[in-house]
Order: sequence, then C-alpha cells, then structure tokens
Amino acid sequence: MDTPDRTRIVTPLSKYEDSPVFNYINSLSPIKPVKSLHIAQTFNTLSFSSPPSVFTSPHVSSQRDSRVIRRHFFSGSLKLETSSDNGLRVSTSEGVLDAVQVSDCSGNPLESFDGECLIREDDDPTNENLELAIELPRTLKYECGSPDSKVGSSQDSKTDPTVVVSDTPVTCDQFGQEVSIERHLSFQSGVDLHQICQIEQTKEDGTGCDWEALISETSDLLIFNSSNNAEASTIEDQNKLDRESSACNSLSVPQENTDHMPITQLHVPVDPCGQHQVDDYAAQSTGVEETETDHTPHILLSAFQNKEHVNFPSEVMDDKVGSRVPFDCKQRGIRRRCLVFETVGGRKKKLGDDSNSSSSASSQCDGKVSSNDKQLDPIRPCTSSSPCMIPGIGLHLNALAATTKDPRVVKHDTLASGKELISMPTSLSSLNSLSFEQKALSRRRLEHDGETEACKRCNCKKSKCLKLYCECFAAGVYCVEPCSCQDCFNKPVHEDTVLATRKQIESRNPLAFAPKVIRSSDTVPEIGEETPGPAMHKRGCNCKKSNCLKKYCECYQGGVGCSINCRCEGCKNAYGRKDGSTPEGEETKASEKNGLLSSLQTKDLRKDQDQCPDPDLSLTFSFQICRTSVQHPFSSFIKPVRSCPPSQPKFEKHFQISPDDETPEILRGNFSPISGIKTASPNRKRVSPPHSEFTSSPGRRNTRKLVLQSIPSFPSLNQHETGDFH
DNA sequence: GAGTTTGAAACT
DNA sequence: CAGTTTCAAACTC
Repeated sequence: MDTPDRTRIVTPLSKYEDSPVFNYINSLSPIKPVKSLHIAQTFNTLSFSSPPSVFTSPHVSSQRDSRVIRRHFFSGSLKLETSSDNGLRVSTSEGVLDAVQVSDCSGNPLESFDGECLIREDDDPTNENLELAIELPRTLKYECGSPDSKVGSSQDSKTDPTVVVSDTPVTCDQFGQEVSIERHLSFQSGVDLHQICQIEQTKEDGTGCDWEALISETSDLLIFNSSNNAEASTIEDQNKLDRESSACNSLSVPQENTDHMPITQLHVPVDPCGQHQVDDYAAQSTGVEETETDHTPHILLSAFQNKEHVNFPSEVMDDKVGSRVPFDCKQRGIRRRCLVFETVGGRKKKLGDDSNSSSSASSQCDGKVSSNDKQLDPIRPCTSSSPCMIPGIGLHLNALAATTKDPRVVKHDTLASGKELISMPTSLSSLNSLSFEQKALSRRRLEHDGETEACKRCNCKKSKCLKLYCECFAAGVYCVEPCSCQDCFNKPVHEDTVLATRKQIESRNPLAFAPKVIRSSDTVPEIGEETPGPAMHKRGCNCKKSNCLKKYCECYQGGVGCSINCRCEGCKNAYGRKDGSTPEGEETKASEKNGLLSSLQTKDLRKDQDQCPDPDLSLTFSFQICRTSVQHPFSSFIKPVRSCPPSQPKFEKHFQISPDDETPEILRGNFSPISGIKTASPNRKRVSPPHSEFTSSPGRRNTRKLVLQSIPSFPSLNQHETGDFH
C-alpha cells in the first residue's frame, strides 16, 4: 500500500531533478542536490513504509515493524515450545494470521529474501517462502486496517536498521525465538538482514549468557514490542518515555533491581551494537519509533534499561517463584502487546494488568505458571492477555471483524494486531476489524478487562467454540490450554473456520463481538468498588430468577447497573437498578420503552453532567473516556496484586463503547466522541472507531473523534493528559 | 466433580 | 418479533 505511493514519489522527483528548471535552480543555489535518497531499501515496500509525511510519527511506523516482528517471533517461539495454541494466542491478539503463521512458520522466510540464513533453526522445512509471501500481504492488510498505521508513517521500518539490530541481540537462538525476530528484521530490509546476520554470528561466537533468562525476557520483550502503535506513538509524542521509565523504576525496579540488573548487562555485552540494542528494547517495550531511538539513543537507552529491568524482574520472578509478578511496568507492556496486535487484537484481550495477566494472570487464573510457556501465551489476556485482545483482536476474531484487531489490536487482534491478537487482517466491519486486530493484538487491554479476560477460558462441549456461547470465541480470542473445551475449532489451526464463523455471526449481528457493556465515563469502579460509573449493558439483561444479583446477569457480571434496555424481573442489581434505584423503576420501563433512545440519552446525559458539568457533553465524554483509558492502566499500574474479581466487566473486551443497533443514541450521534474514544481493543488500546459503521450515522462528529484519538491512550498522569486534551 | 440453575445465544 | 431449544457459565451440593 505504501509502496506504490513511494514509488510515485520517487519517480517524479527524479524527473524534476532532470528537468531544466531544476538544473537551473541548482545552478543558482549554492546547495548541491543530492539524488536518490530513497535508494536502496527495497524491502521498504514490504516494510509498509509510506511516503514520509510531515505529520507522520516515526513511532508508529516502528510499531508496525515491531508488530511484524512479533508475529514472527511468536511463531518461532511457538514452534519451539510446541504449545502452538498457546503461543499463537499469545502472539496474536491481532490475529489469526499469527496463529496460522505459527503453525507454518518454522522455516526461514528470510532465506527467501536474502538467501542468507538468518534463522538458525531449520527444523521446519515447510513452505516458509509461501508463508512469507502470505504473511506480507496480511501484514499489509492489518496495517491498513489499523488506525494506528494510518496515524504514523511506515517509513520508519525502512529507515532504521538499528532497530532491527537491536532486536536481534535480545533474542536467543536456542529457543527459536530468535528466528522469529530475525524474520521481522528481514521484512524491514535487506540491509537490516545483513546486519542481523552479523549480529547473530557474533552472538554465536560468543558469549555465554544466561540464555534461559534472556529467553524468558525476550519473550516478554517481544510481547512488549507488540504494544499498540497508537500507544507508542502517543507516548513518544508526549515524550512520556522518560516518564514511563522513571515510573517503572520507582514502582517495580527497586525490588528487583539486583536481580535484573545483571541480566540487562548481559544483553548489552552480548550485543555487538550496544546502542541498537538499547534502541530495540525501547522500541519494543514502548513502541517508540525507530527514528526516535536513532536520534536519541542515550535517552532511550536509559529509559529502556529501566524498563528492561522491570520486565525482566517480573518474568524472572515468574519463572523462579511462580506467581509473583510486579504488575506495573510489566502490565504496561502487556497492554501494549495487546494493542499492537490489535491493531490486534490483537487483544487481545485485555491488558491493564497485562503484565500481570501474562504472568500473574496465568498463575492466578490458571493456577499454573510455567514460565516460558505462559509468557508466550499472552495472546489471551489470561495467559497473557486474554481476551485481552486482541480481540482485537488479536483476536482472530478481531482480525475478522474485524475490528480491532486487532490486527490482532487484536485479535486479537484479535488481536489484527492492533490486533489485536488476531492478526486477522480482515474484519468484517471496519469497526470489528480494528477492534479485533488491535484487540487481539490488543484486545486485550486489560485495564478492566484484562483481569477478567485473563481468566477467561471456556468449557464448551458442543459448540466447538465457534459460537457466542463460547467465551473465548465471543471475546475474539483463541482457546488456549486452560480451556476445557471439546472439539474446539477456535484455534489458529482453524483460522479459516473461525473467521468464517465469525463473519457469519457478524452478518447477523454486526456488533455481536462488540463489548456488551458500554461505559460512558471513566468512573469504572476499581476492583472492589461496587459502584461503577455511568455504564450500561448494551442490550440489557433478561433475568427472571437471579434478581440480577448473580453472574447469570450480564449486567451484574459486567459490573453495571441494569438499564432501561433490561427486561429483567425483580431486579436488584447491586450496581444500580435500571429504574434509577427505585423499585418502581420497572414500571416506568414499559412506558420508557417507546422513547428508549431519548430516555437513555437523557439518563446518560444526566449522569455525565453530574460528573462533568461541562456544557459540551460530547467533549466531556471524550475527555472522560480518555481519562478512563489512561487512568485505569495507571491505577492498575499502581496496584500490585491482581485478581479476577467477579465484578470486573466481563464484556469490555475490545471496545468500551460500540454503537450498536441497540445502542442508545447517546452512544451514537452526538456522543460519537465517546464511542470513538472508547472504542478500543480489549487491551485498552485505543482503536480508531470503526469508521464505516460509526460514520454511518449522520449525527456523528468525526472531528471530535479525531481530537480524542490524539490523546495518548497510554497511561499517564491525569494532569498531563488533561493539559493535552485542552 | 457431578448435578442443577440460569439466562444468553441460536433456532424456528 | 415471539416462542422454543440449545448451550455453557454460574452456582450448589
């Protein structure tokens, strides 16, 4: 996609240079023209680079690259680990693609390009080339689909060989993870590949290092890389990198410094290119653009090191201790991971505590913590980010949907990354695709969702995990080990089936995979908090016997009060009755039904106004939303211990808000900003609202959406965000 | 862990 | 759209 543009640009340029006018100008100018700046990186096209735009942020592009890398990496890791399912999931919130690749990608795609063997492990002789060819298009699709990609230029990938280099150092050949990384590099450019090869050689030559530690770390780092493009971009744009690093250090580092420092040091020495290595880390962890890293290696280095420390510790702890995981920095990383995919999905599925989710979640939810395997598992928020998404995709689902997945944001992710996990590139609806891919990839935003999703697993026996009965499928994530399903088709191996089924379901209900709980503000209750902010179940519940006091009730399960949309009987929803806390509310329900939309709108407005008297509701909403997305991650950041609270909204996997047929007007039209903002991969990655669907409504204001999107999704200080917003 | 309850999803 | 069936999670024992 970008490629064509590029060629166009270049060509005209040459023409102009040759033109008499140009020559004349040159003669007049003391400055001598330099030709062919664009020269060589043939792979750039592959790398998705787009003509550099004034506004493009290098970060974004880098992220894209990272995404690609991740996929490969995952695939490689998966092969090694043999738990293809888990690995796939982990890798892709964005997408099924990843999963597929995993199964297929044992080979060396790089070879096809360069003729050089970047990949050491040749165990898989299978059609690597073919896969590679397939993958490229897919990746392109994802990128196109992901909002993130739009935001940033893809050029970075080309420009930064350094990034590539940096990645390689981190990886360890022994486990095959390296291979995947290298693959990523290969995509970037031939030059990069060469560098990589050199690096690998140096590695081989030398250095003994704690490979196990490195490997485990690497997996996380890679995952980390998968972070959302959007987040990364935002971070860089705001120069939050430093902040993050500092925050991470302050929070988690102290505890684990001693342990981790050595590890980090190991990496540095091993890598022939110290700087690059650092850059890579930074890029991976933060999604910082390559260009940035190049220019500011020192800064990034410091910041990055800090991050590394954080990450490593957590993982180390996981491996050694088992369950203990520092959530903060790691969580972030997880989150990003989801986001990246999302745009994955993949999400997958949710990240906030992603960090924890991957490690801690697995430990807590699954009860088992296998260090390496689990880490790779991230696709799912739980195991990593489960339905953290993804979803987005990462979500295969995400990919399809296509929303989020994001790329695997999810889709996971789903999501297409950005996907979500799911690398599923194509989503049925743009919305879905984004959410899923990102989600999948992302999807798994986890601030809120992350936790629950992280715990997600199914026990399907007859649905083959291809119906919404299946929580995993519904969440846009592949089933993983913890699942007890039978005849499960919700696996990367059956990507086609999953996607087809998803499409079918979406054809019936385009929002079938959208979050069921819509939140209009950031008042989402913290864990343990009983009163969630303005939020409602998209469709409402239909409880008859549970009084909406049990998790049978989707409203209750989602941590929201029942609304007018509910048809429940004897509602005693602890989060607030639909009528507004008056038992008689039900009576009004019928009457209100006719004016449901107006009522809802009024209701929401009231709520929001209470919180934010701002006359410009839409604006207020957006702001709140932004805060929500940001704050929660941050809060989770602060909270060391994560659990899978029942109160956690089970549904906010991919998007917080997804306008739906059933969705009240509030969420639509005038409130478009909210939807736009809230639309996010399960991982919390901000996903650009499904334009196709959202834009369809006349009342929508795209402008505001854009503004909101510009707000950094990455957790940051409220003040800071506020300032940005205003 | 098996069985029951429950309500969403799917089907008609 | 309403009624019924299917399904799997939630719950109970």
